[in-house]
Amino acid sequence: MENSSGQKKFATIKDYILSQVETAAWPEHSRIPSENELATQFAVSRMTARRALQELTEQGVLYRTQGVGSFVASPKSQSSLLEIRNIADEIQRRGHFHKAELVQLTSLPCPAVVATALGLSRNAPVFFSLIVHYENQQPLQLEARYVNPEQVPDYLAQDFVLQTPHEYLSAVAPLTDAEHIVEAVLPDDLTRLHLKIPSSEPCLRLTRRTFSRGGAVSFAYLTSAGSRYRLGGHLTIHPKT
Amino acid sequence: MENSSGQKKFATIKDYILSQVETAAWPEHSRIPSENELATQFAVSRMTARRALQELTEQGVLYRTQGVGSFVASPKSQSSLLEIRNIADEIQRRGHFHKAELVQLTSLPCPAVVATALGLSRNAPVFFSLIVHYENQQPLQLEARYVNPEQVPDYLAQDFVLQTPHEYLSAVAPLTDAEHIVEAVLPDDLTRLHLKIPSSEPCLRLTRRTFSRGGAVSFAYLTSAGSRYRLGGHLTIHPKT
DNA sequence: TGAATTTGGTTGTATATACAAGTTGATCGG
DNA sequence: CCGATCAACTTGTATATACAACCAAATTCA
Repeated sequence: MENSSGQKKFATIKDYILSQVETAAWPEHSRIPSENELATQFAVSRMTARRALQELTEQGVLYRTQGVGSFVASPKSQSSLLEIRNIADEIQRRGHFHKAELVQLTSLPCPAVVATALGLSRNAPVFFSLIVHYENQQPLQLEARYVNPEQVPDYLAQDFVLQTPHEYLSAVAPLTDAEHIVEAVLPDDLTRLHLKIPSSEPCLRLTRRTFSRGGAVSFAYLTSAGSRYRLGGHLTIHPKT
Repeated sequence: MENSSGQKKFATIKDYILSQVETAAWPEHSRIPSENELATQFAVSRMTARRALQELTEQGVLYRTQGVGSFVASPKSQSSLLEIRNIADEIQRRGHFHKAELVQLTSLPCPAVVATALGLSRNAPVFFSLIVHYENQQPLQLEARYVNPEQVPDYLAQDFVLQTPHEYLSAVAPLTDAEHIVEAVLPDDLTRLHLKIPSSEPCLRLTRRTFSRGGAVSFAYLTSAGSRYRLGGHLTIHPKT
C-alpha cells in the first residue's frame, strides 16, 4: 500500500507535482503530464495517478479540462491584506468590466427562492442570464440573474440576440432600489466551472434583489472568488427602512 | 454510464442521501447506510457509492470514521436568503455580545503582517488577545487582536488580569479611525476549534486596523462562520479618502 | 472476574479494465 | 479552399476485486 518512504503512493505523486509547480519547473498554465504518463512514470495504476491530480485540482494547484489535459493553475493572488483596494473603483467598474461574456440567456421555470423574491408563482417562466465577468483575462465573477418577464422591456423579451451583456443589463431600468446580502459560501458547480476555482475556495456571494416602480424586477447571485476579489475601504451600512 | 433520469449514478445517490438528511429522515449524528449497503441498494459498485459519500463529506454534509461508519454532520443553518437581518442591530451588538470569553491574553513576537500593519519591527513584542463571542450559547465569532504595546495604557500593560473582554477592549482608546477588509476564507485551525465548524465551512473574515492619534494601535481578525452570520440590509461603501 | 484474542463489519488504498465524452489536429473529399 | 470526417489522445465515469487499517463487540482463556 505504501512505498519505501512510508508514504501513500498518491501522496508521493502529489508531492512530486507540487515540487515541480513550486520551483516553477512547470510554469503557470503549462500542460503537465497526463494521467497515463504519470502512472507509467511512477509505476502505479492510472486511478492512483488520477487521484493525485484530482486532489491537487480541488486544492487549486491545477486545473483540468476533459479531452485536453491538466495544467498548472495561477497562484492565488497573495496581495497583502493591508493593500486596501478602493471599493468605489470596483463598484464603478461593475457595469463595465474589461470583458464580460454572456454564457446563457434563456427562459426558465422559476426556482422557489426566486419565485418568492419576485412575487411570481412557482415554475412561472423567468428570464435567466448567466454572465462571466473578466478582469485581466481572468474570470472574476459569475452573475446568475433572474428577471421578472413582466418587467422586461418588450423588445428585450422578443429579441434574445444581444451584442453585449452590458447592453442587456442596462435594458432593465429604471431600478429604484435594491437589497443586498453578502455571505460566504463554497462555490457551486456552475461557479467552479466558470471561475475555474477549486471547490474548496470560499467565495463571497452577493445576493441582490432589485426593484422598479412596478415591483421586484430581478434576483441575482453575484459570486466572486474570495482570493481574487476583496472588498476594501470603509464599509457603512444603511439599514433599509 | 447514466441511469434512466440522465443523471450520473453517483449523483443519484448523493441526491438520495441529501433528501434523507434534509427531511431529517436521517437525523443529525445518526449513522447512515454503509458503502456496501448503498452499493447493493442502488445496484452499483462500492466505489460508486463511495464517491457519493466522499463528496458529501467534503461538502460538510457527512462525516466518516474508518472502521466505524458514515454519519450525518451538524446542519449548517439554512435560513432563507431572503430573510434579511438588519445589520444595524449587528453593529450595535458588536460591542456587547451576549457573552464573550477571553481565551488568551499574552505577549507575542510580532508576526510579519502585523508588524507591517502597526509599524513595528519584526518579532517585537505585541499584546495578543483571543476572544470568542457567543450568541444564544453558540460561538459566533472569533477575534484575534494584536495591540501595539506602546499604545496600550500603562495599567493594562502591567496587569493582565481583566474581568471582562469588554473592559479590555474599551481600554484601548480613543480610536479615531479604522480600516476594514472583508474576505471569504476557510477557517484556520484556531477558528475551527473555537467556533466548532467543519473545515469546509466558509467564513467571513473582517480584518481591521485601528488608529489613534499616536498611530496604528491594533490589528485584528474577526472571523465569523458564514452560515451563522450574515451581513444584511443595504450596503454602501464610503471610500477612504 | 478480567485481560487478551478473535471475529465481523467499516472505511481507506490500490489495481486493472472498460467504455463514455470531449478536444485537437490530421486527413479526406467536394 | 473549405468543410466534414476520422484518428489519437485526454479526462470522466463505472465496475470488480483485493488487501490494509481500524473499530467495536463478542468470545476465549487464564
